[in-house]
Amino acid sequence: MTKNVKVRFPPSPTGFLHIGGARTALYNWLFARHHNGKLVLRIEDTDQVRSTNEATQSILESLQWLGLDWDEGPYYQSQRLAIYQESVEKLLKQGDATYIDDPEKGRAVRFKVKDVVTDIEDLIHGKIKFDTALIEDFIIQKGDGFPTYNFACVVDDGLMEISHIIRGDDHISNTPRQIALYHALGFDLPKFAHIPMILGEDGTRLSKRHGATSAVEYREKGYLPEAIINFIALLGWSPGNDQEFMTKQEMIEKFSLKRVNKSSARFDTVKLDWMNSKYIRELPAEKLASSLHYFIEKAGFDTNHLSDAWLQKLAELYKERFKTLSEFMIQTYPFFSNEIEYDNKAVEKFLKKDGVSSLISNTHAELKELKTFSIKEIEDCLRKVTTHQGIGFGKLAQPLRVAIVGKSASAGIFETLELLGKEKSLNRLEYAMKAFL
RNA sequence: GGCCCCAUCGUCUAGUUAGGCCUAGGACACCGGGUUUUCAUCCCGGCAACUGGGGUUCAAAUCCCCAUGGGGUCACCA
Repeated sequence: MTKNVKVRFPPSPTGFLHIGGARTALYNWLFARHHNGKLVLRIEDTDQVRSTNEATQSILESLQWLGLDWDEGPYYQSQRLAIYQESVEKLLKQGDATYIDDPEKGRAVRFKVKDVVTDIEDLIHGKIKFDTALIEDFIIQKGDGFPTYNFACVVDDGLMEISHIIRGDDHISNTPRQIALYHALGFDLPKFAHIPMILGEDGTRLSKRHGATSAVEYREKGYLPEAIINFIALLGWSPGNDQEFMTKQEMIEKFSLKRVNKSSARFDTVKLDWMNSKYIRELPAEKLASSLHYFIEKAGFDTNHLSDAWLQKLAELYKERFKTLSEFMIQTYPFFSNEIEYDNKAVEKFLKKDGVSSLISNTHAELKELKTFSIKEIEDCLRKVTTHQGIGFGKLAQPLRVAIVGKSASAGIFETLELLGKEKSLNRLEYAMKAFL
């Protein structure tokens, strides 16, 4: 075990935290927690044009939502200019860097690559060879006085005594340049671990055209943070057995860079949906109901006068039928709205049939007599009707279902009626009789 | 294009470090069947992969080389 493990997650605030960044953050977090080390959060906002405060806030929020906390920071590179300046001067003095002037971009500083960089020993890839003759001199301080990525990154990692750099393997090609800087600046080399990238479903680099790619989008769609974490953890890492569901604690215990894959993975939404649905089903009724509030309001319904008990019952009743929280609203819309839409096919198939008219009006009359409108009474009542008519239960359940929720699929009919309540149920039946029978 | 990384079912992966226990295991998806008042859940069963070619070896998914394919990177972006 390495002593004094210290890692960092350094997002650049030019957009939302995307799924690849989230996983990088997760692996760093897992590694730090596993080794009882520290995780530093550093905002790399050295691009004055593209960095925004909204992006920073959004990234911080996403990390919190995912439950990834940090021990130091957030540090902002834009507030550490004097520190980089010091290193620039050191390199200038050493003759490792020179000024270059550009009439338009101003005065910049360029690092002279003379160091003979040896192969890097990557914790995931093993030896990676570079032809150092191919590495060209590069800018370390821009005309606006801000450091460039490669430079600020090395200065910070060196000063902050980062022990392991765990980042996407799209950074492999930056590594020899950074190593040259470590040498010139006199810092000890950290260990590198380049993790594979997450590709879109089509195998190309993740981008906007792949639909949802940011953490906030997944939250908006109703994915649970635990499901996202579990799912992305498995994109490039596995505990070594067939276990797929893990709590964060289990992941911390089992996480090891040795078990991180070298090859990139595709993001499979279908499997994420499945995993999310599993997590939803395991959520305690109370938590599920409270998570639902946001989505209920978003759908335009007031949650202030909503009964907790009622919502919990509804959530329990439907929890194994939806894969995301937003999908819950689609399915349970008839329970919230006074106006419902009727599916034409369902109406044709189950309502507009011989005998259904009298069946429904009979049922309506029987239900109206019920003093207690709860599952048991409703079931007894409906069973009585079908027995009396000498028909199978399905012959009543389906037309009834369509009449009260507008479609041929719903949770159990007794529960549905109970949760809808006597008044609404009877109203729906009356409406259906008038409109279709 | 130069340089770099990678390569097991459609997808995520186990197996590769220490070659034999692999007629390659699990999961998602898909296809059948069962349960059920519908849908979903759930249960049972099935389909499906070591990219190709050379080596090394008694033995290769596992080691080596080449080819092919995919990805990354070549900024005063990060």
